[in-house]
Amino acid sequence: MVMRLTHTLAPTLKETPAEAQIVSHRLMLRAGLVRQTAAGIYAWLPLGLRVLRNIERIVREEQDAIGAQEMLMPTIQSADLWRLSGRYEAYGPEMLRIRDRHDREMLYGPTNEEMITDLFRQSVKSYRELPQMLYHIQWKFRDEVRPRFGVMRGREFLMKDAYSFDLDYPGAVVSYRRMMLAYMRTFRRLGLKAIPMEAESGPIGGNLSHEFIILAPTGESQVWYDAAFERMDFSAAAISHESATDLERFFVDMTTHYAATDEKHDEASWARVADKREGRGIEVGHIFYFGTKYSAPLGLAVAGQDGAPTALHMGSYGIGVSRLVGALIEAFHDDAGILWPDAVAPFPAAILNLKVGDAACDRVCDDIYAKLAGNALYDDRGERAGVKFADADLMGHPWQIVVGPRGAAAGIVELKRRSTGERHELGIDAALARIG
RNA sequence: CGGGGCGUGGCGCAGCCUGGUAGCGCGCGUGUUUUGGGUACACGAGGCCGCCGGUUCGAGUCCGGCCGCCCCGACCA
Repeated sequence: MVMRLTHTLAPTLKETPAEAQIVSHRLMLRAGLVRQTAAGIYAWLPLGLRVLRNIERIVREEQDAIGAQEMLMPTIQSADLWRLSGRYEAYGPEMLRIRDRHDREMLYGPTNEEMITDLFRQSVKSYRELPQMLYHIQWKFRDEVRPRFGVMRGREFLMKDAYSFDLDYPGAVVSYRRMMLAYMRTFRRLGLKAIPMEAESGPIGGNLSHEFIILAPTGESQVWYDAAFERMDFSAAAISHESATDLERFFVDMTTHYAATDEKHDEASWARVADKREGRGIEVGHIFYFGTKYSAPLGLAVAGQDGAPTALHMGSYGIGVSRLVGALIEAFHDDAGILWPDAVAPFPAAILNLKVGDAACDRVCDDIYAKLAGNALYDDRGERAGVKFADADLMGHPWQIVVGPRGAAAGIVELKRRSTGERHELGIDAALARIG
């Protein structure tokens, strides 16, 4: 589906809405990706949705690649399950509580540990069925006291959450490392530099809790890390997610170098780092092992080899999908607008018809439009060139195919790479080949 | 939840102190003009001034209550 801008809901703004403070929020509103409908709640307009879907797709592919199974759990949950784990009381006002017409207590899920544990318990009875990993990509709601930063900290947000089930601790460790690998691959494909940083592991202890921080100059927290992370290559072929040995080597690589946020930063350890790097970061993922925290109270146990019931060791793994849209913009923008990485851009290219109505321009644009089926946003508005350039830069398409009366007659277009500003005059087919 | 601020055409704002029938820029429509980085001119459409109540001959403006949104802090995928 090629979209014609004249018939697309992509309302760009010249001025910055007063409520937006940080750059990603401003640009998301100005580029017409989202609109706020209530505090911390956003409607995703066509272009914003395409970015969200692209991120989702990459996340999904990398989850599938390590053998996680996709499912979909509901947004509305019964309070009863949460009473079993004790979290109905513990969660506090951040949980959106609802009553249905029969006065039953319900809630809009902030996460799904209880539900997945209960579902798994109903059907899995033997150690022979383990291990398993399940995930879903679903909207969550946390009634933040103070939503801010646009989709970076909304109340409603799209999250990928995965859950692992293992018979014992060593098995859970393998699952944990496997997921860490999937995360590194995911963030790299999104064009981001992500660094796993040890996080609070709660009552379980150990070092099996990591936050994934991406580097962005406008990030919300200060981070300190070893430059070794910048040199690491997590190429897909190098590590097998099925080899416990590969996974251990990978895990050691990931965790021996220093990396910390404000909360965990330690000057003594920092002093021993040879090649220091400091920067700003945004948390986009979190993985942790929590043992039998939910399996025990919810009665999730299977028959082990000896026939005796064993409570399962679980872990959960989140990626903030909608937050990533904002985080990506924080990482990739300039004064003119967004610089989408190719993998997530709403469209790889925009076609700018600088003179709608000019026979040659229209003909060349129609030709490109047909050849790019599905891969371009065609600016067919009767606007001046400057307006089109400004909007294309703002929206951040990786490539701009500029069709003006000067070159169109000769079948020449100008191809502009948004990220570098490079421009080349090329024949139509040569330009299309460059875009790939 | 503590502290601060703001609600006036789609967006950004003025008007409120010192009540008198709502204004500017951008955007939108029509026409002319311009034609490779947000063109210029003319005409035009569009607002129960967040809501409810009070004071007053008269309320966007004063008083009370409510709702919504934003910022700083504590908190967080």
